Amino acid sequence: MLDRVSRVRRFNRAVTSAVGALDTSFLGRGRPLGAARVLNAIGHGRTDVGDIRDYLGLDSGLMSRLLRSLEDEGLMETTAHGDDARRRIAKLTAAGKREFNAYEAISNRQAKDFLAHHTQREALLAAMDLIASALGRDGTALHEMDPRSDEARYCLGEYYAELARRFKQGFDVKLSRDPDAKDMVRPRGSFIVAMSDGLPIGCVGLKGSSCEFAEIKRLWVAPSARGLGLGRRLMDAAEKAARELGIAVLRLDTNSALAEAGQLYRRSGWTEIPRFNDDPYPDLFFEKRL
Amino acid sequence: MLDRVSRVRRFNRAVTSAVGALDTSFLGRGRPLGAARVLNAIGHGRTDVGDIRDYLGLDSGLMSRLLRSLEDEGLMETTAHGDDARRRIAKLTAAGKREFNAYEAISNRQAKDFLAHHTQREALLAAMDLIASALGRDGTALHEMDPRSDEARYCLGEYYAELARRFKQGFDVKLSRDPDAKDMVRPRGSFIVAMSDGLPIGCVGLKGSSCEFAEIKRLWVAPSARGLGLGRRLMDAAEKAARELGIAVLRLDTNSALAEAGQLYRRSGWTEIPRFNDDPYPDLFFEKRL
DNA sequence: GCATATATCTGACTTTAGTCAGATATCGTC
DNA sequence: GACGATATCTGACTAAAGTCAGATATATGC
Repeated sequence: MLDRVSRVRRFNRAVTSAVGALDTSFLGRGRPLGAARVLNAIGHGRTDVGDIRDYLGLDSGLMSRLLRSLEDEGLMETTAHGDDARRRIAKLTAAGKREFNAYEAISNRQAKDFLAHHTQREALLAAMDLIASALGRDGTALHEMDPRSDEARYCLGEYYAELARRFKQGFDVKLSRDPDAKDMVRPRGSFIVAMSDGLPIGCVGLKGSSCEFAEIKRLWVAPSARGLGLGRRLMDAAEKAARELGIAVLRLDTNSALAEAGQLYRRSGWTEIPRFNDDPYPDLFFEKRL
Repeated sequence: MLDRVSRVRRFNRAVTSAVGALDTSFLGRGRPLGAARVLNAIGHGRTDVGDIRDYLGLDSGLMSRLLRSLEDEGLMETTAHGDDARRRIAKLTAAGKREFNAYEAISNRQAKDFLAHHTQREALLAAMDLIASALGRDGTALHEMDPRSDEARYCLGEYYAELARRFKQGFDVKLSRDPDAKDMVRPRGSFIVAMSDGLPIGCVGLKGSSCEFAEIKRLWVAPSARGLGLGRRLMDAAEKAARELGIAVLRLDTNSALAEAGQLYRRSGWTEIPRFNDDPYPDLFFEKRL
């Protein structure tokens, strides 16, 4: 009925008016939106004044005045940065924290009300994740993390669940060659998580070993973040880490049921090689010389 | 990893910054956003000044000044309303139409660029439809339409396609008792389409007949609009139309594969009755006395 | 015809956001 | 310690949005 462009524009219209309502709800506490945004940025852990300025895209003059108005209200204080006295650190006072919590409560209530009005909650949330990841693509950052961190374990859990869904015979980690966490931490290897505004949406592991090659393991991209080129970015980051660690040969194993993965490897300079391990799950093996 | 409320808020953040970018793109034509919004509202067919004011949520003084500024630019003219000379009708001049088209081109280009940057297009569009329908629920309007209109035929096509997917034996309209369009037009019956900002997202038919009962047919709600209570609204509208037409007994047939539909009927006062026709597809039959 | 309601317009005003030039203090480096 | 770079602040300004009290013209009901 509607062509694609019209559908995107219908979405834009729906969301524009919703965002307008969201903004005006923040006006209920008798403070202009600019000041409220600064207060919230500080409350969410941004303390460096320059960082807040960049994040909110404010002019330095305007920023300074907004900080002054929050200080006059007794909601925050600034102190000099320990290492560099030119930089200022913003910190909420007790009153500021109360006020920040009030804004948080408004946001949480709105989100809750929105969900409460719909019975199709999981579908709606999945759609929201998908769009948030697509819109936030430029903001997706890759972080080297410990594979035992909460973020990494969340990714691995999702990864195993997906393998279990996609392999005809299911998937049981215990039967697979599960890499030791230490092999995926520097200086032996690395583990990289893609974070999109607080949500982990992808990961990859670089497993160092005592033999002549290292392995790429656990490449996963959240369903809500596919089609954004994130798999390629993760692989590039893993290769970069491998080069930094002086690794010359990379190998990986995968399964032909994961067609996108195979395509990605072939398109980015990997060549198929014969089986090099006895893991029961993979049926495709690749190598890349750096 | 993130709880539901946090996921909704992540979506809100992603979308807020995207909408900001969308707004600033409209500034490129040297006109403040307010004036551009009014120009676009007129271009999209809103001619009544009061209507535009309500739609954009503007103060009457501000609205008046924005109209004046567009008039000074030679982009529009106002005339008195035929029936009520207090009301004013806004109309774009040739120059105004050109300017409106330029804004349309900006919006279309942005939508196209957005799609071009993603390979997962259908998933993304489905997510956008879902969210636009959810956000636009209050704006969803039910319209009585001819079952042969484009909107109705689109809905029926989607409905048949869904039956074909959900019935084990598939679905072929020709084998089913396809109601005559004339039986679903006043004064015999009615056909109602739910429109959400230009997109048909649901329908229901009321089929009058010469026997002692009328039938509810073709109740359909787009997958992107489920969980919003739209099925209930459509059924209520169909019952209202039936009462207006002096119909006392309603019947319908359905299939137990369509569990949501059966639930809806049971919860809204319908009682199961024995088979009353020889259509091969249904296996559940209901009646409701008005 | 007259009072009252309604739709729009005008003028005077405020608030918010944003811009820009320059002041002030501090940092890093030679 | 001088010098240029950097981070923040201050003052002076503008543009845009929004508010509010009337003015004007027209409609509606008695």
